Amino acid sequence: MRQKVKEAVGAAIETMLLSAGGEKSPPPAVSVEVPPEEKFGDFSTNAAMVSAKIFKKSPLKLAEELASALRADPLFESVAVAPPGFINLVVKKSEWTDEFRGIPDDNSEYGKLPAREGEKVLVEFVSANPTGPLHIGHGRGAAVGDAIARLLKKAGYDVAAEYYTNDTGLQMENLGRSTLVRYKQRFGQDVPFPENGYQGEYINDIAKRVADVHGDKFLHSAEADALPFFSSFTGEVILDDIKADLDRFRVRFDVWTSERAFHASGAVEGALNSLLAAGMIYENEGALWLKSKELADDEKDRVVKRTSGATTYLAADIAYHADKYKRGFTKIIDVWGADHHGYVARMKAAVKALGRDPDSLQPILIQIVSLKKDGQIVAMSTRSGKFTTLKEVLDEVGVDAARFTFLTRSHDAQLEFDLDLTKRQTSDNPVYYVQYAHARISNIFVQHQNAGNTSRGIPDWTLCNEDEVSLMKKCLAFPDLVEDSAKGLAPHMLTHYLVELANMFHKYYHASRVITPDAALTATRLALVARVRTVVKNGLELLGVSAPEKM
RNA sequence: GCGCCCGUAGCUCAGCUGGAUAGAGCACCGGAUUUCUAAUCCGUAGGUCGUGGGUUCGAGUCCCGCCGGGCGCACCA
Repeated sequence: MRQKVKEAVGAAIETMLLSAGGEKSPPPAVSVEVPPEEKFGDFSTNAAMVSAKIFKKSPLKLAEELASALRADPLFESVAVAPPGFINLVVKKSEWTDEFRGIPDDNSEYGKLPAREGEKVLVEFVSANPTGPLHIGHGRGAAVGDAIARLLKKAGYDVAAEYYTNDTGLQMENLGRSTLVRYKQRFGQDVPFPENGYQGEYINDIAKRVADVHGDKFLHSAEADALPFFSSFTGEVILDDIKADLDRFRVRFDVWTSERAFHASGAVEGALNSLLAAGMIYENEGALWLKSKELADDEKDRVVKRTSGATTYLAADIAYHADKYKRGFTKIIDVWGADHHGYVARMKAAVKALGRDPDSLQPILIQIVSLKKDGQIVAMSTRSGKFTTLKEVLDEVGVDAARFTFLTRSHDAQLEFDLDLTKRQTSDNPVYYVQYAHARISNIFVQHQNAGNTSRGIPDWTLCNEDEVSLMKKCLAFPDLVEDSAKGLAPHMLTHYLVELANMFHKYYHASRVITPDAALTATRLALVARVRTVVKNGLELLGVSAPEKM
């Protein structure tokens, strides 16, 4: 509906431009939005205010002229002008009910926007190093990344979700050494634990598995011989756990990429060489540097190959992003932890060096999650083994509550996750509020069937009262929410919308009975709530939250 | 010291790319169910949008200074 109104307003402006004698400036950025209060109408537009300069008229006068043009449009019931120049539009009730009828009773496709030709989006997220279990911060990134991928798909983009594994390098060595030492300690050897080793209990478990399968086979071999096995074995075990956690969290990836593979295939060397040839990388003091300062106004140039000859993490990431573009993606979204924000400039520089538009790379920084437990903030660090794992959180509060909570906040606001509250809150948590709306509607149909009805009857939309039309309007905004939250990469907008919709429904449920003695009225209301349920269900689906029939 | 994010009700947070009288949940207090699930609904109360300037028809939103909190500033990842 918003789209229809937009077109009507756009057409009115265009007509005025023509009659005013000309294609002057391009049409300004006119916005059509749902006003803050119902008394201002269904939609309002700032058209007159933003184009007052072009027409060289006062906003109020221009608004009057546009309004009289819009009054001729059969779409509108009424058109009003309010100072300082808003045009408030009320759409005919029959237009609303006609469009509302078009929402399927029960169809997961509703809200899907037309496919966008030539747009291929890659969303890379989580991408946690396989050095330890996922913690709550990863959980937030997972929920947000997954919801963004779902939203973009719904908004018509061709989307792939991807996880990049840093399965090589110093940290992996460090990880392998940690397991190796634990392994030796199991056999009674007095070996000191590495200073920067991973101290988590899970390392012990993995050491035990090695001992169970291989006995003391590695006890006397040199560290250099044993380490590769311990590194890759530990990494694999942990990655399997990560995959299991993500699966339980309803996060799916289309592709798993491996840093090691980029090294093995020569892609890293290849990328460096071509950038060297292009003059984007230079040598200094025995190392290779990316001109990130010049390319993206980074604080300084960044090393991609050390004097030791070893490449840096950035080098692999350059090769990785070159690969992303080669695979035909036109938009690349990287979901990172906020502690990586210093990485944005150099990555943009890398993209530019590769000859791509830096704006096509869009890093999303997920702010810190602080966990509150027993009224206290819990500090977290993977290496020290002190953290609350995603698994623990899911065990306590459940997948639905965890996902919903993560998706209630904007990704760039810090989030305090109060474990006790979220757990205890089972009756008041917004997630249950929304789910309850779905369950309530479902139960209405159970009741209707229990009464011996086999058909829902034929709705008569002229019977709808004001509350019902309001509910319809809210439902019909769903595609707009898909569009807006996809465009803004902001799933929390959808979350808040669902709470509002659930609120409207609960109010309606309390005020009006759906099943009544009047057959036509019942049929109409059944048709209404069936569509409300479709929207709630589809909305929750985009957040990755279940829509139960019963609660 | 430099850079990024944040500062909105007692608490946790929305406020959609500048729009009309700043919202929701929790907590507190008071009410509502003979009828489709009370995990619900209705009502009261709660604010100098950290602070001081600036930009314009109009600022919680944009710009600058300051205060406070978080995160970064590697030939680590």
